[in-house]
Amino acid sequence: MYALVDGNNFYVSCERVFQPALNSVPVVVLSNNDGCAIARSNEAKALGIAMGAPWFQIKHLEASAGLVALSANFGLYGDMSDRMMRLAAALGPRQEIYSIDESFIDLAGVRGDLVERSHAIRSRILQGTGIPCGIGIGRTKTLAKLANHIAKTAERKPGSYPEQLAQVCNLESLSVPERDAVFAATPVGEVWGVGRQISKKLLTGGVNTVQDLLRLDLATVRRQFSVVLERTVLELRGTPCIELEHMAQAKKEIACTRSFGRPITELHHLNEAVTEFASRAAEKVRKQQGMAAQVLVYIRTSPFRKDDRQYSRSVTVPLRRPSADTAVLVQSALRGLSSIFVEGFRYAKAGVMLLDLQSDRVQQGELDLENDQTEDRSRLMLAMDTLNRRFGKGKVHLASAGLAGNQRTWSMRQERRTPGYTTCWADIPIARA
DNA sequence: TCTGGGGTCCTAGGACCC
DNA sequence: TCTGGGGTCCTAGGACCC
Repeated sequence: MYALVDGNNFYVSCERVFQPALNSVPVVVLSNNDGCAIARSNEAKALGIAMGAPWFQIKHLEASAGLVALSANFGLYGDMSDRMMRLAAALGPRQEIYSIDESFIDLAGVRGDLVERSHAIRSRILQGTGIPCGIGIGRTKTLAKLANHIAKTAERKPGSYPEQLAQVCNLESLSVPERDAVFAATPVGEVWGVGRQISKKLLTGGVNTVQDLLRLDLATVRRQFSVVLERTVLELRGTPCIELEHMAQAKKEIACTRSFGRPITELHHLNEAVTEFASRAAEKVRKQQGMAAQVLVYIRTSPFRKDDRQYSRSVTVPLRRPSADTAVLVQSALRGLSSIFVEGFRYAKAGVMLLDLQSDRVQQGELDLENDQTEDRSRLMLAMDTLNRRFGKGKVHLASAGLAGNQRTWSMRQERRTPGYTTCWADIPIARA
């Protein structure tokens, strides 16, 4: 048995903790560059704002419907997430942190009434962090996800499901007819693993609800779709195919990509951006004690600007040997960039990815033919990471990264950023009696 | 004027091998 | 007219997730 604990409208809820005036007001949190809505309060959803809606298309709701939009404050959300996860972990013996606002809990061996216990944990999270969450319980991770969806929908849209399923939904505690009714009332697209494309194909074949999907023949599913969907169907029937990942796995690739605040035409600006992205990625790979054997760099124009001539290229640069050294990774990325850069385009986005990652503890032995300084270099990187952690991101960087943040022409827009309430001493709220 | 960022897994097809 | 069979490895692209 698994539970899925998931924060409601997570980013919006984080902001509301520190700005209670936002409660019961339609609120969205915008992606980097203030580009599109990546979190919506229930009131914002009720206004018909879709996930990922471009800000410039919904901006008019500010004046007409009192919509409040905030720039994403990921530092705050990460910290709130840690607090929520620690409280959620008390629900069972093992926890898998699946995303910033979701964790699976293995309920094996947990005694007593699971629904009651879940409500208690839910209250503790609400009290301790201010974040409301939903809890779904099922025999497999897919069923727990589905139960979570039902718990949240039952709360948000009264009448959609039986009232007692709101906030906490345990599918195992339902009778067979009750469960069938719930499955028949749930669109197939809500299932974990069924996205837009598969959903479309299923609907064409007359498979509309979870109940329909569950009854499909396994071999047919495999033939017409894939083993992935076959597993999903099995999971819906109660056969576990996806295990809980208790230990966080090392990443297999690490990316740092950004859209620019305005189009870039000049190579030296791209050089700055790519230096910055490769440096960030290098930090991340060192943090997981890894090294990369290949560096991928890409640049592209904006596909949304139909009138612009389009260009999109990427190149993978193999390293002579795996490295986590900022200078090595930046140099490779810049070399790649110069090989794909073409003059005359309005570039909207660039990115660096580190591929073929491996542990830095397994080093390929090698004859020291070129005055090996690996030891010194990794001490230098350690010093750089320590300084940047202590004094702020990017305080120590390579010269090719260019000017300090706010002087760059390509920096992303973030016009509605809230303070670092829990992560920055200067921003800590003051309580008054 | 303005459309995010960071991941994973699977599959198909090509290169290459015997 | 007819042109093997079976395997591995790699890559690109597509689908999904949040």
